[in-house]
Amino acid sequence: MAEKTRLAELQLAIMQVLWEHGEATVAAVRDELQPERPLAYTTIGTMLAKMETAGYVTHTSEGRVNIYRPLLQRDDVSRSMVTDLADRLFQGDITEMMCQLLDGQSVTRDELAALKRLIRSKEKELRDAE
Amino acid sequence: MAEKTRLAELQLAIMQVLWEHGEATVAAVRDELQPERPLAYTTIGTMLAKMETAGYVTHTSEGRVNIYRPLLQRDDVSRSMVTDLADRLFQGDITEMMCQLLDGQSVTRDELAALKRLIRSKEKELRDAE
DNA sequence: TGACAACTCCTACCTGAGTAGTAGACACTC
DNA sequence: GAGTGTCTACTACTCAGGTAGGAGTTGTCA
Repeated sequence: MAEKTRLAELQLAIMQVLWEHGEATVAAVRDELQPERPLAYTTIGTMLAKMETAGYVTHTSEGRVNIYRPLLQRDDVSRSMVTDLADRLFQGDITEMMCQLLDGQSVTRDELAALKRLIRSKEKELRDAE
Repeated sequence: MAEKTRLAELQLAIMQVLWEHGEATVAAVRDELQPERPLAYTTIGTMLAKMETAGYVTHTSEGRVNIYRPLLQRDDVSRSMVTDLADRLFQGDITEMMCQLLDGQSVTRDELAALKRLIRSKEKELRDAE
């Protein structure tokens, strides 16, 4: 079931770290976020606790240190957030959304090539499906 | 200047109505949102007032009725929200984002065709630009 | 063995989004 | 002209996200 998990700014940043490393302590998350977001140690800790309550992460205690692990799948989250935005912005019209993406910034030749490949494989998928 | 205007749920819904009609009264917005979101008259009014403070909309008084008009451009908002999400989710890698979009739901043959056309025109743009 | 650093846990506060009630101003109608 | 409905303006409240301080615990090391 396509449950809509829409993560907030900081929560997403924290999840990225967790996805990247598989697991992390508060200190590790803080270090990873460091140059961009100079946050207090306790801020990360509080946020992680809230996220645990929300069911986004879980933790085990290793000695007196908490080790956090993600409970959400990276793919699920990004898919859900992307389609959610497409729904709200373009009533689900993904072509419109792509348009916006391509217009948004300068696209490189390589990116366009990658996209063509992507579309071709999708077409094949469609053909094979029937 | 790519100012990031990230509209919240209800605000976006209200803006959609305003963009659709060019302008609208509180009652009109409420009616438009009606089946989906059964909100009190005052809720819409309050929200519009807040959005006016934030500079998203403006209003003129027609008799004793307020008529609201959008100050933000639909394209600007969607572009900014889409690229913002791409940044936060995929570090700006739009190919990744497209992947997610295409995987997210079943894509029709027509949509794929439209996308190919879109890419082709982008390629042409690139060629012409140099 | 006492100071210090690293941790967790609890509490608190601010802000913005969302929701709606109440009061007061009009206008219409019977 | 009293009742009814519509509308704005003001106020208030809840909830989530974000931010951090302080208390208390414990491992380390000079």
